Amino acid sequence: MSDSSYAPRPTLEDIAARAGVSRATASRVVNGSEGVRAPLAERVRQAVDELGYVPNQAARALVTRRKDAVAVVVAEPETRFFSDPFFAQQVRGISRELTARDNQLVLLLTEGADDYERVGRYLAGGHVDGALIFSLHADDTLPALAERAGVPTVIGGRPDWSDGDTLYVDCDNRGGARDAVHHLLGLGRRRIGHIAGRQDQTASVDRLDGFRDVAPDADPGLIVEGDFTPDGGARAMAELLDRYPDLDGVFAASDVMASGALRTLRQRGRRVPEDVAVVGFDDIVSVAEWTDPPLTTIRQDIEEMGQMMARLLLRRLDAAAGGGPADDAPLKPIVTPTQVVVRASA
Amino acid sequence: MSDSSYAPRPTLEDIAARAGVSRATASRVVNGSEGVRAPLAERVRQAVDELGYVPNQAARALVTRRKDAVAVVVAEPETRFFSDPFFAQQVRGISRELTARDNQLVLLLTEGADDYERVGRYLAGGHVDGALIFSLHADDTLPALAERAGVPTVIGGRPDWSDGDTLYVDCDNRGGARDAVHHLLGLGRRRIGHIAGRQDQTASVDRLDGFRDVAPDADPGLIVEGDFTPDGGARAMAELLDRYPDLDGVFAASDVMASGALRTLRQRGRRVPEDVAVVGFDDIVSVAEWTDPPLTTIRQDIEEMGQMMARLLLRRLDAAAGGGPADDAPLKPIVTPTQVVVRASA
DNA sequence: GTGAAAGCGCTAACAA
DNA sequence: TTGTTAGCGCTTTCAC
Repeated sequence: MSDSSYAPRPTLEDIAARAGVSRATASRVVNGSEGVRAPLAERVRQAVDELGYVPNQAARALVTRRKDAVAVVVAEPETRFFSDPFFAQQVRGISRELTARDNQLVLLLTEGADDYERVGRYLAGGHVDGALIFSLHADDTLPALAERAGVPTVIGGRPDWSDGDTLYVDCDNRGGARDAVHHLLGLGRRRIGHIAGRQDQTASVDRLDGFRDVAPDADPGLIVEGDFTPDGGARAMAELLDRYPDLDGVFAASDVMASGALRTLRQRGRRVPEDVAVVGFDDIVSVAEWTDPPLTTIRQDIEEMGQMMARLLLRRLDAAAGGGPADDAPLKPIVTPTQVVVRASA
Repeated sequence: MSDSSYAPRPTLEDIAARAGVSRATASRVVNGSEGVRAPLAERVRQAVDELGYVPNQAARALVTRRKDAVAVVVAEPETRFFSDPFFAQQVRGISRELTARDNQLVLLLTEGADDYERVGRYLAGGHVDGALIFSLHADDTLPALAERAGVPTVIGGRPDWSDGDTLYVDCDNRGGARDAVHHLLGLGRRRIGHIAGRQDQTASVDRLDGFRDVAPDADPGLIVEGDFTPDGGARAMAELLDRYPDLDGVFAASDVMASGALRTLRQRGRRVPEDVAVVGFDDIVSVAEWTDPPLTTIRQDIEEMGQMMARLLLRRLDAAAGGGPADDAPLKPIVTPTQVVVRASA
């Protein structure tokens, strides 16, 4: 890599000189403002091309206060995040949307509360216009921190507090869970267990609620808490089987846990779906299509949810900046629908 | 989220005023320069605390030309990236190192060559001090693009061209592959096949070379190309089995492909490892520990490799900035060792 | 050791 | 329509 880095980048001043106009005019052309006579504009554009001019973002940000950058903050006290493709998909959706609107994605990974101070400092430092926060656990202080830093925020997943102003995007966990159980019921299953997620995440709570909506008088013993890992799912399944030998259906709160459950079932010699039908949640394709048998599950469009988070935040920013492109839709949380995907396990 | 965003952030001027010093002195304290008398420094620090001052990065960058930010560019024409936890782990390593050195991680995802122009513009825009590039395929123009933008770069994985100046970090693919085959040989296996990766990636090429190093006169038919997906692995395995019914060992160029191979083996009623021993590559824990049986594989420390990429880049930047902290180690590509991890499949 | 002053490259009033 | 002129908030000589 040769040190072409030493060729000093041209400034607006340079291109103005070359085009024989003032810096202001050059700036107008570069920023696409109306009202520059065509021939002049053309000369400026040519100069830009010839010199390979690219605006210095720092200088621009200094005056406009717009950074055209959004932070994605991920609380990741556990390593779940890295075993679950969930996040990657969501980020991709976010990246898509941000890119389309010419915004940058700054990734802030935290490994624990120790890092929060750093994140707070960063957000307060005015590097970004807004933040997208994934706060996996109920007691998380990240959102509060962003608020304190005065950075507009959208949360991934329903937060556990209710506050009219908080913007978030989540899927219809409760409705999806209901569909899962209905599906099992429709298959004629009568003894249905639920492998729940840790109840410190609203998604887990909502899915459990959905289960209870449909099976209000299920034994409490039919509900076992997993931990969103395959192991957890496997253990929970074993417990369920020990307690209810006649179990004929299971709704697991995640595909990953369902994959663990499938494994236990196989080890115990239960056929799926003949003996026990299994429904997961998420539709993580790399998991659900690859279990044996492939998993029937509740699909949430993860990538789209990421996209929506970004879009919502950007709209919020536009609104704050006053106006922006036709403020039609209201600024409020988004809950996306889920969908039953039938494969072989139920 | 209340609009505390309207509270204007304090500037250096503000804290200088409050501390009763000049802006220059305040700046010195904030940046930890020597040579400010203790009592003054103390007053400044107090003002910083009281006002919650955080330096405006844009303003600072404008004069120092340091952005303290590094771009991570991922070429992702296929969606492999999202089914493979590989990347996430690498990013984590990068993030760790960057964070420790107070640098920011800007994520640039590309979905195809169309996006390259945007990335080029971004890099040239001087938003970042350097770039970490993951260029999965041989014909990728991303590295060239970064070079043109004059942005110091470190590549993830050995690039396919040789050029003394190019910095990269990779694991010892060839050596690891050799170890894999030796392990199989040590188990008494004599008919060993190789499920290779697409040969447009140097990692695949190197692993195949390693295989050939140890089994120089293996039938060409013993080498089948997969595509780094479970399906590809499954198909390749089927092909191998059809051609060589007496096959007793397989080295797959990735854990993900190995998992597919395992599936085929199970379907065909071959016991693993009794009938056919299988060795993977990568040691993606969420895959290797969860196959049935758990996978013996070649481990590369993915997270550490990410960390090394970041460290190498940062050192390169320091060097360019002249001096920096004790330039001991030379600036050259890094190849990390691999390690055999024995589980149950071989 | 500390302060005054000169910009970094850009945008946005305001004049012309 | 175009140019002139102030800064945005910070670092950094250069005097004192």
